[in-house]
Amino acid sequence: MQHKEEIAKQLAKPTGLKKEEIETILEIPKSVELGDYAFPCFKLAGIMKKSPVEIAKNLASNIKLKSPISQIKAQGPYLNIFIDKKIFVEEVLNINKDYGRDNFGNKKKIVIDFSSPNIGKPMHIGHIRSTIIGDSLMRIYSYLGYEPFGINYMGDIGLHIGKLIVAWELWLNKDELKKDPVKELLRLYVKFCEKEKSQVQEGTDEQEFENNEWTNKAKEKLKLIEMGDEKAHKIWEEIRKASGKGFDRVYKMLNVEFNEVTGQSKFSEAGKEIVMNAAKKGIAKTDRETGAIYIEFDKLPKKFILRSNGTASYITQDIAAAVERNKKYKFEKMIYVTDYRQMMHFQQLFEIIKKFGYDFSDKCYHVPFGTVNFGNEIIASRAGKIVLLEDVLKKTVEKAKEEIKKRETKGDEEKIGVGAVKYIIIKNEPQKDVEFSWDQALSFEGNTGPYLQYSYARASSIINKAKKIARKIKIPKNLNEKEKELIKKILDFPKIVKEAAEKLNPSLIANYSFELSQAFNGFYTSCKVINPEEGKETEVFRLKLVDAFRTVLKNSLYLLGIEVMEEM
RNA sequence: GCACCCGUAGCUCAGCCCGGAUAGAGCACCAGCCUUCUAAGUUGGGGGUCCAAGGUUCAAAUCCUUGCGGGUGCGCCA
Repeated sequence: MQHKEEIAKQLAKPTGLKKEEIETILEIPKSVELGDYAFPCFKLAGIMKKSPVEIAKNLASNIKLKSPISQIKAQGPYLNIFIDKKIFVEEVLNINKDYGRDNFGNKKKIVIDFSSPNIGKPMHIGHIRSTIIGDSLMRIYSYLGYEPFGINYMGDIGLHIGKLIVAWELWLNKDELKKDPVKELLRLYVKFCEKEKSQVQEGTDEQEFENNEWTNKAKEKLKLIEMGDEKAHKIWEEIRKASGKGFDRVYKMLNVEFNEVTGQSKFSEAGKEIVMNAAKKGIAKTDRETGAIYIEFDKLPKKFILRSNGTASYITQDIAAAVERNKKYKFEKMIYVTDYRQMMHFQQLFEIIKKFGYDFSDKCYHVPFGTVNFGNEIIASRAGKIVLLEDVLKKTVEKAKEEIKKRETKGDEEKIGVGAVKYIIIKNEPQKDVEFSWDQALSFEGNTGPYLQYSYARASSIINKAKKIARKIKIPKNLNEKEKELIKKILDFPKIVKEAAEKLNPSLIANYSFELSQAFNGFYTSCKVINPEEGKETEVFRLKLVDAFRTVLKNSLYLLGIEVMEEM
């Protein structure tokens, strides 16, 4: 806000401090009654050798009021400053549907790698965080004038594929596959893991899967794929298709889209080439005994980047994928949204890119997020102990349907149910673990998605009743506390969006949305909008205020991927 | 062992980056508010050694150090 600078300028003389210094000292009081800005006088107390209370008093009586300042009050050691309400009100009156949008991104490209599930396995509740956070970042960057590219980089190769091929050949039920490909694939995977586990000898903890008949079978299949075996490739393709169907259903429900859907396997060859080149140049080292290629770092543990049998591993592919994206998109930033267990992997990846002589490594970011815990249930796809994301969504949608019926209201059960799940996930600070439970998911009261949507619907209901909003609106003589609080919250929006982008943290927008809705509901209960006692002019103004609120809440929820409705 | 993250009300979380006014919400609990724009709402109440101990400061949940508790990583897995 420019007000801050202006206030600092005006305070410079009477306080004898520099403008810049005052700007850092100025703070925003906890409640609107205390003013719009506050200047704590402790620092001056040290300099002037007087009590801060006294200094505040003196300053309050000595400073001449000049726009934008309309009032100055001393309160204890604080100098509380009030800004001419006209300035706030005018800003609110000017709010239109693009409020908060900006084009300072200047169409610069941002690559966001998110969701990225493993094919063959179903998406469980743990996968949702990458998907939701990534999707929100896409929206935020686009809103600020960047050009984001969302990439779904699927785990389409690895030992789990080998396992599935073995299981597919032995136990596939084609009818079940048609009916529900996700469940059938899960059944196959679980059955394989049971067989595998039955071979494990007790007490051989670390090597439990070495020389395991079943694990070896899976490894063989994996090798067949690498060698281009036709039959293995055909099954691989089938698995890809079947699990793709399941993913598509989930993405459709979540209303998440990507610019590019690709897989790790596509980057194996290019990755090997890059690594071999680096080895030739001596940047990467070769293990003399085995022939495996690795990289050493100053502060990180060494990393193998090519197996001794010459096959690519995860990081081999990641290197090639990063290089290709840089070439293709010339990005300003590339963001990986994965859980924090991969933190070191990405540190190593970025270092390797730098060591290999590419100049984009400092444009790479990793957004690490914590795990999603589901009550006491342990999520392990091996054992089939899994809470399917699709089931969670279906269940919340079902609950929404019941609620609508119970209340005899309208509303879109899909938007409510899906919004509820998204909100639980995104309202948390990414790096913290999320506690997810049925109780929480199915609760639609308090700090929840439906509460936000409900606030929007209430506001919409007023607007729809009023039919039209006047163009010319007089600035009211007085504002009550609830109106002021709502106005100030509304005006915070652009700042919050930018902060969320800067910190790669959509939860800031989620928390803001909640506070904004609280401010509205407080206003709603104490201020009548249509036919208020205060008269027609108040009605006209409040209608516009309500309209501004719903515009901003809609935009704010849009950035989280949560949809609103006019009635619920 | 080394590294990273977390620790705030019974539970789930904001606040910490950038130190300031009585530490805030939601859930749960108790007591109110629907003949007035949607009660998925709202008003009030109880409930806190901000993990602990030191340090810096006029001022610490916030910054620094150490310790404790919990999670995670340190594979030729992905």
